[in-house]
Amino acid sequence: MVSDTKDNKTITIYDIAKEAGVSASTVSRVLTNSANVRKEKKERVQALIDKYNFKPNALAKGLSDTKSHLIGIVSADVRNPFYAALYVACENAARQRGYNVLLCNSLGEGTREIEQLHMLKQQRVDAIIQIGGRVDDDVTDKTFSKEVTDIVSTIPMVVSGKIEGVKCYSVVIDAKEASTLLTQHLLQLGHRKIALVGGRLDVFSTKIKYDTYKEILEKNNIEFREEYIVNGRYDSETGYSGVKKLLGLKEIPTAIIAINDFAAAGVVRGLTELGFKVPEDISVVSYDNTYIADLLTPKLTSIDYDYETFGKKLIDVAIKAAEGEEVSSLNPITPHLVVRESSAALR
Amino acid sequence: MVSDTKDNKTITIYDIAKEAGVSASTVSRVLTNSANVRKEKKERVQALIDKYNFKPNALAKGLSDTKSHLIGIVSADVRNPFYAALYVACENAARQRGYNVLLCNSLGEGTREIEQLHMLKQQRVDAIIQIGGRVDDDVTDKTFSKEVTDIVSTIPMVVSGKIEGVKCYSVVIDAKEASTLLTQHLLQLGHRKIALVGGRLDVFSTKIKYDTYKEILEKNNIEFREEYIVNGRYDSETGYSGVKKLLGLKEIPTAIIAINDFAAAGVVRGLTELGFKVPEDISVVSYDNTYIADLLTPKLTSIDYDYETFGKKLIDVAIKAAEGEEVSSLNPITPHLVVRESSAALR
DNA sequence: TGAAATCTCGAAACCGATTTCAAACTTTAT
DNA sequence: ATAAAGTTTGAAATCGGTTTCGAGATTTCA
Repeated sequence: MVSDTKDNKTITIYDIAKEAGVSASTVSRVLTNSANVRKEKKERVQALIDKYNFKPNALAKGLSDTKSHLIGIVSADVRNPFYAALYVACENAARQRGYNVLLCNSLGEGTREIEQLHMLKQQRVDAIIQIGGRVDDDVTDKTFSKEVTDIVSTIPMVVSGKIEGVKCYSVVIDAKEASTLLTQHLLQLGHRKIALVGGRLDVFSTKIKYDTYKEILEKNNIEFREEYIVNGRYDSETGYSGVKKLLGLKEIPTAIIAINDFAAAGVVRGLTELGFKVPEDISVVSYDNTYIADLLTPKLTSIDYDYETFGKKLIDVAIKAAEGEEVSSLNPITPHLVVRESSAALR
Repeated sequence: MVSDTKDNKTITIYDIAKEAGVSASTVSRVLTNSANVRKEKKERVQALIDKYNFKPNALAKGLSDTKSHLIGIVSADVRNPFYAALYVACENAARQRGYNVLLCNSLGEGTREIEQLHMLKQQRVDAIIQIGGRVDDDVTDKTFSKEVTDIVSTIPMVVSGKIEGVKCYSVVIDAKEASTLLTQHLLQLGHRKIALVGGRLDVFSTKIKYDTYKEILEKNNIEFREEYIVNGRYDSETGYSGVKKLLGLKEIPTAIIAINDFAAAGVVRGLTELGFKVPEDISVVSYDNTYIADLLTPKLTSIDYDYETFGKKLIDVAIKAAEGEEVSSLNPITPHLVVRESSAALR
């Protein structure tokens, strides 16, 4: 019979101790396997632990050893499948190492993020992982970095990217390689008129993608055209309005690189509406390879990151930092090209 | 200058007390506003709290008042936008009421869910919300309900749906109304050959949707055709293979109700591949109105639930139960029809 | 003005674990 | 047999808050 209660009240280490005829210290020792306990007693205690399916109060444990065994994750928005994938990978990795995860969604708002960081501090999380920073300008960079610096002085923080003016652990995607894969893929298919849709240049990784694209064009003696760059947000609306703008040009592009699958969805929608077929008329590729890439018609050619590895690395750094271990140098996450239906050779 | 540390060590209520020249009890009283404190002292203490941006240790507080101010959420998979939307709504509602949220993804596996429930118990969460139950048969119903009953005897649990053999609070969607909205919508557009794709009849809400559909057909003297029902999972693959089956029939349907937006995406893909246009040739509608509905081309007509209200209700019940308040009778969540591009009048 | 009622506030106990310390008990070596 | 060394164990302190209790200060009212 599985039961963790006796007289309908949560049992403690003292209840176990009493029933086993030993002291609480001994029960604790059995629980944590931290010191020798005579075999006979050990078995007696263990039997009771099993009998009641006893699990020590995490609050008391945390208070005692000043560790919560909780890792805080501040994500921009788990409703975004990119963050969701990364979050789940982190959760899995954390759980495997005996940690739990406290998730907060900042929705890109700086004030909200600061609030949540304070909350995580109050919860005494052992480390914080930030995936996807703020995009709102509701707080100045200076205020923000000051607040975050303050938090970081107490709790180790690892970021998937960078925070301006704050030094903390950072695990990044190799954006240069990602951009190279996509651009080269299109070049190999014969495309020369390649447009970029979505993303802000003040976002670190976006800037790298943009620079790399430009660099590769130059290397291949292809003219860079300012009008093929349509910056914006990271949503489908940006893709939609962006592609409409591109199709108004004298020389319309034959391929489009969207900043993520959302933007790509908007691009596909815009093209379809105007009677263009993907990929027959125009190829569309994107970053992130979320499940959206697989859901759209045609399925999207996209850049994948192996989210499990990504999450594991974030958690690994976070736990190492939390436990005061040395954190070895951090290699960036390697992107992979997944070719599907949305890209084809130029006709 | 924002700073919560002094001598690089986390400060406590005692540090504040010492510096203010009062006892820890007084600081606590100011902190919780639980008793009178002479104005002069109160201000002195408050000034220090502000100065250091002091936040009381949640572990200590939780241990002391035997409440963690944490609500555990067991979700099937936040990567599914339906659960993600509901989760974010819950998080918002919880935060607004001073609670934090501990998220677990069961991935539909019973063993994993049981494990996570135990973990949540160990964390001493004040209540548990389950959104999206298990679909794997890795644990028998009997074992599962026994384990869950055991947990529920200690921690109040609210479920968005039902758990067989376990009595706990339950907030459900009005599936009958949802099915009615969709079926009537198609009937009004002139459709008489309506197919159902995806979903398992042993899932409570799916069964209701199925029954309601049948009922409405009967009421309208429309022949019910077994071959128009293609059960399966809740993913796009099911939609894809389902629609292929339907298109092999002598009399192909003119409208398809997908069990969710994923299945609908698969249906649209299948139709497009075979040269059918949506909605010109065949209308496609679905349940859940996740952002996928807005992303596909054409945009999907779908059933929305007002996730904010849904989440708020779940949290409201959870907190009431946690605080020992009476939980009033629970009205089901009212669904709404959102008409977009994927449904059109029969030609 | 003095007794009664009300406020204010600190000491101490408590929540439930871990950990240090030293006493008591075993085992080993001479 | 006895000293030395090693093991096992419980009492007590600790983590950082909240809460009860009662003493002392203040206010109210006759």
